[in-house]
Amino acid sequence: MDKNFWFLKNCDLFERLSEDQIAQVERNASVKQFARGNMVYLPTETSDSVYLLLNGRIKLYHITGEGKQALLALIEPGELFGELAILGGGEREEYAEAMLKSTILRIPGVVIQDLMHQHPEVSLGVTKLMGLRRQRVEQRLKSLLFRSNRDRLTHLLLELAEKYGRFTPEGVLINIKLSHQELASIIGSTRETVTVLLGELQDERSIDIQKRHIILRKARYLAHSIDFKLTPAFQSKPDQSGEFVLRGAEA
Amino acid sequence: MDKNFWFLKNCDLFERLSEDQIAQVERNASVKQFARGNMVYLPTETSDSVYLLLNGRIKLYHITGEGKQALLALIEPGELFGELAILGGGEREEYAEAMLKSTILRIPGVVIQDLMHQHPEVSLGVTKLMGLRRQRVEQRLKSLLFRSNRDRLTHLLLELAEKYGRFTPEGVLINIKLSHQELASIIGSTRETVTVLLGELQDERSIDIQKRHIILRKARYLAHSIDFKLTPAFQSKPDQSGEFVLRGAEA
DNA sequence: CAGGAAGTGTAAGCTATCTCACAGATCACA
DNA sequence: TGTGATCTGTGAGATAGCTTACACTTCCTG
Repeated sequence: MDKNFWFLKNCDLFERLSEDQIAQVERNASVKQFARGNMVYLPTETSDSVYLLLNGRIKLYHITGEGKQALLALIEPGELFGELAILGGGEREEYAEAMLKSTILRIPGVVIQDLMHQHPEVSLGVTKLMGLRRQRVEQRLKSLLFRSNRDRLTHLLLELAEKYGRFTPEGVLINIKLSHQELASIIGSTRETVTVLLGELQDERSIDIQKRHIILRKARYLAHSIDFKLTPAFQSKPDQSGEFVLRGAEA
Repeated sequence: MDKNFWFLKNCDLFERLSEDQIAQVERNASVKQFARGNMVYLPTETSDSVYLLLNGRIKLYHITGEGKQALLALIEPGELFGELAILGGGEREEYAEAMLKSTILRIPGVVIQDLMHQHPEVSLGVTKLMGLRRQRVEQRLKSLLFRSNRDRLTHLLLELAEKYGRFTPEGVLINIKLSHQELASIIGSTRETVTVLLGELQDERSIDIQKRHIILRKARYLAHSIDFKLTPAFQSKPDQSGEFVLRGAEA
């Protein structure tokens, strides 16, 4: 039981809980393993529990009428997903699939609800979580409306850089491998178009691709070109301390 | 002071508060008037208070790099907006403009935060609000990715029908006037394209336009054509009780 | 109730992007 | 370490939707 203990303490939402409360969560939660490619949940399933990703990587996506995959979010260790279950009652609205071998903590929604009643901090935490995610989705919406595929792709690369970026001498390395198909499914475009656009960006020396890893050579220039507000961390010179990690990430 | 009293009781979020708590909100809130076309807030303003629309109509929008307006939401009386201020600290991320002469209650974010601490119900309510809005935005995101302008427009008309629709003998009347330009700015298209598409839908007898009001003649058919889940209310025969209002709405 | 402002209808190019098709590169697992 | 599966690169042709341009209609306000 104590095995997950530190994971709960590690997650923003739970870190302030008392021992008792953590125990309460643990008692009701269960750990599960998923192999690469396995589904954690499907739409139409009733949504009664929340998941905390312990390790691995999960993708949330939607399938359109014509069978195309629309990627909604990538979940990294320590992140919560399926959290709409806290609101109770609905059905899941998307597919959750393990992109890597993943370990997941499943927490019944009611446990969180109880906690929220007992502990206002948790309530605030959940509200904040919902708010931030909403903000992110809204951001993405704006980045899609009226923008060319090129601009959407640029926007996406910058977002990825904020989540997965590491500074290197040549620029910001995006430390996650995504296929052109996956990139396309995030910006609502096609694989071929993404291939071409990445080629263009590379020709223009804005990015560099090595062993399927993308490096942004001119992050600030790209950000400027689409009016993207870079996080303060990016404002520093890109090549100062050799390799500075923006957020935890692994290939 | 008692003038707004019933408005607070009317709003989902506040209806369960005690007299004391309502008084606490009232003491700190202030009422403001805005003429049609006036701005309630702008991006870059610091976001320290939440607004409750008492009457009128507000639109929230974003301006893209090329100066196009991207409409994010329409706010109706009784709805809260600018609620990200509850999370504290950020800047507003969009424009809020009165579409009609509007009366607004301005509530400092800290007041809500205090309430959330005192009253778990409020916390849950706020969380639910955030969650629902997030769900709506996500819904919209899906409706944009990979879909033709025609399908996006159809999707939009159905959404509007759910919010502003009234059943009439001829079909579901969308009881709000929006210009083609405004419709376009919601689905990320152009005025001309919307004009043409509405014409097509009309030729196909799927919709009917009278005095700039849109009537969906085949709501279920349209919904089916784009795989849209209609709310249960729509499942009933459209022409039963003459005129049944789905939600409160005014032209 | 007049006159300007705002909204609508229509059409001719133009261009970004999608589709389809195929070849070569690279990966992942046996 | 081979080999089927997945990913990448590239091009030709089709097309949805944007741009531009203009005439007509309806609304709003003084």
